[in-house]
Amino acid sequence: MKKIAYVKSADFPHPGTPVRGSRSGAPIMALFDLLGRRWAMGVLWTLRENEPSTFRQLQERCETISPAVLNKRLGELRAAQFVTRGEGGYITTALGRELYDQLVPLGLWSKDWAKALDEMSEMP
Amino acid sequence: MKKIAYVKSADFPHPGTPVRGSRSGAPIMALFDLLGRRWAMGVLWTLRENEPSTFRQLQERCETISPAVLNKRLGELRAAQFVTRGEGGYITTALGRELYDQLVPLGLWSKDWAKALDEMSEMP
DNA sequence: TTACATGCTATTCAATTCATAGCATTTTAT
DNA sequence: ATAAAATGCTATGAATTGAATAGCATGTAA
Repeated sequence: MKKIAYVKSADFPHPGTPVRGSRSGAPIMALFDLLGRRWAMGVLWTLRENEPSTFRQLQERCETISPAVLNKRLGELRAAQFVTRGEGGYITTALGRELYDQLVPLGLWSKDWAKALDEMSEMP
Repeated sequence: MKKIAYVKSADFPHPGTPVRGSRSGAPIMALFDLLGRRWAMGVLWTLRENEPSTFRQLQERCETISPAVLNKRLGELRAAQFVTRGEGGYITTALGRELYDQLVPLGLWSKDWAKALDEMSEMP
């Protein structure tokens, strides 16, 4: 019997089951678990800004990521339905783009944060 | 000579210096580095919803976090100016509340994500 | 002065990530 | 057809990070 491609993998943090950092499986905690892994947000961000990307292109664009970790993150992001494969390499799914859209304001705000830290460090 | 309290620590990812996952030090990458550590977002989230919290209260509310990690995350969040100490324990700063506010939509959206995954898993 | 709460640190062990090499398969060039 | 290059990884070992648990130093209250 063949595996069906769209079943949820038990191997990535997903809502409804206990995840690292929460026994409740609350969606936000599952999301925090998934995104709170090194490079998870960075990969999604980088991919969305360079779609499609092959594995090696992503690797280069992420500068320092190791192929083992990239492969693992891609697997998790695919299991979570944020990333899939398409023509010319990896691409984001509709869900992945929604998530990215949630991160964009964070990207803008991070500049304010940088400014605030900077001003603070200049204090006499 | 005494250390001044508000100087940036070199020991946490901050904009303008290379961080894990990016040599550029782009603010968003520094933020991703900081938040992409186990429990970082969870601690901020939990604290914001239970202000103020003592160390032990936070520990309980986070359910599974170990004191060493909580202490480390608190140190980073404080260095990043997201958390500070106040009457009755740890509290968020104005910056920390801004960041939390950026995460709130993510929390709402995570429910849609959960629903989408769920529907997908019910497919024939 | 004993008891308890608080904010950690110490220690040991497990899991994760880094850095690098390299392999199997497909595509491209000659 | 063959060789070279690109692609998508896997393997390995070292370094870093996190989990689990114990316990200590300080402060407060009884």
